[in-house]
Amino acid sequence: MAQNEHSTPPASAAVPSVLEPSKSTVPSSSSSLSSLPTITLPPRSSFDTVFNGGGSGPGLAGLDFSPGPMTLVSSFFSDTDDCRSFSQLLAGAMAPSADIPSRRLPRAPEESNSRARDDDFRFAQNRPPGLAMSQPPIFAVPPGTSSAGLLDSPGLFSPGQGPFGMSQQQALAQVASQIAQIHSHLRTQSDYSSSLSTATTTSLSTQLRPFTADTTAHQQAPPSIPDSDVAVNESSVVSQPCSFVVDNVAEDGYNWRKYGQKQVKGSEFPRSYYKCTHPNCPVKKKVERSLDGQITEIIYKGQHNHQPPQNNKRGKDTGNSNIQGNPGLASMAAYSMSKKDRESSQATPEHLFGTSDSEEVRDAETGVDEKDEDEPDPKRRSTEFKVSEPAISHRTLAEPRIVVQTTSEVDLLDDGYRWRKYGQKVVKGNPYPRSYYKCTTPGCNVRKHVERASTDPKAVITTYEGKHNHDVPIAKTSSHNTVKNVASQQKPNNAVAEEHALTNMMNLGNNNQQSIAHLRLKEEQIA
DNA sequence: AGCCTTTGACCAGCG
DNA sequence: TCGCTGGTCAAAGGC
Repeated sequence: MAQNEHSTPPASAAVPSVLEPSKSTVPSSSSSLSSLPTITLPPRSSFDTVFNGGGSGPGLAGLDFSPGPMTLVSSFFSDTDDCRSFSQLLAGAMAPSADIPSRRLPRAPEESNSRARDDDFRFAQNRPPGLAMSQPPIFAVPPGTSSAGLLDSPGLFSPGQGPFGMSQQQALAQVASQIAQIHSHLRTQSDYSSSLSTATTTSLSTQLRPFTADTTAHQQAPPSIPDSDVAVNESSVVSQPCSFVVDNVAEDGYNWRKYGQKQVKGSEFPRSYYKCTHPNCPVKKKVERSLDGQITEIIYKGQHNHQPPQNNKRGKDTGNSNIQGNPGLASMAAYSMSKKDRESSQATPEHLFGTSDSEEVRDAETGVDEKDEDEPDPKRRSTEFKVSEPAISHRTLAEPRIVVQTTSEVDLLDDGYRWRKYGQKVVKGNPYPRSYYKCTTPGCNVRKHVERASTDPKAVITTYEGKHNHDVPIAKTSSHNTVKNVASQQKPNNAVAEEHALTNMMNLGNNNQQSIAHLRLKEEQIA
């Protein structure tokens, strides 16, 4: 792809050193939960979007999303001034806000180990009330998969081992390993067949590489799985506030030719249009990149009708200027990908977890073409909602936050801000669609998605991503939700982090009803 | 020479 | 029909 696409400015070239609190991943899928593996990881911005289906992360009711391993990496090495180890992330997701280190610098392994144990300890000691240790582990093991198998691996969750005592890279490798194992498990999932976007595959296959390789060194190698063996919903949305990932996303194994660029309304960044250079390959992608070179969004359209070029010379120069700035990452990225690797990489987490969150797919699936209650944007609807092909979207959201709330009202939009509905999706197992909204204020990237519990339509979960960079445009006082929402968005990071953590934990069980119950509990706690 | 990016112009959909 | 908008084309230039 574009040379420019890879010539990341120095600012972003360096591997981000921080992790913003990530919104939780809310793997959910009522019915599909039983068949789809889910990984739930800590706080957002990184993690959450990763699993979350990105900007429009799923709620509790059944979204199958899937993070790319490298997306995970990105999350770990996220972009702000907040750098945490994987263990910290995990701990952060578990520990109450007071114990969540807000800003940390990378630690030496020894220190990390020590601190990690600390975090682990805190997790045990300070887990949110009401959350019993019987809660499923952060990594929800797919049915049929031996949880012991996962947990026995060099310690994802074992005190003194795993992320809590591992280096960041090791921890990441472990994550990849888990994914690989889950992936392996998926091969046996019968209902896991089908229409997976190759684009989806490829975009994350690149991300998976380092992990796959590293993982195999530690554990079992992920089996090579043909596209048909694993499937996901047609798309996914993955947020990645990390230029490291960003560049890897850009270098997704295929060659791209930029054929246009536009400043689109509602986006503060220009959008570039790329076509796969392979003859007759219909795949296109749209990339939005911020001024500092970071990709804020990538949307794939179509399916590659070919394998990724084996000798992608572009891969060399495109490769990861960001990674070069970090020996560790560089080594991770140094793994070459054999054909087999590439093929197996098709079983990216996208496949594994079956995300489905792109706006295109969302609409395609629902067949709904609803107008925005607040500010219709016909064009976007026409351009993004009429796509029937798979797509992936990667988004980076600044200062992402998640606010979980429940309400007995249907007035989901009454939070004072103006929202444009850009998608809706009906999730398997949940008769009620979940809706996706984006703040209509120019330059404001805040999104929220609203989901109703399949078991109780009055139970609504509103998840916010990002932070409004403007005042509330509409003074509404009618709903307690408004107050709650605004208040929640103004909460200090710790509180948000706590919510992240709680949300993560709440979703561990992959049980919508249970999750809702937890949400309510959280609401009380917040109140 | 080939492939790429850049960028202004053009096209199509929608209200 | 007009204006707005997103998507695409294609000429020019660079590597």
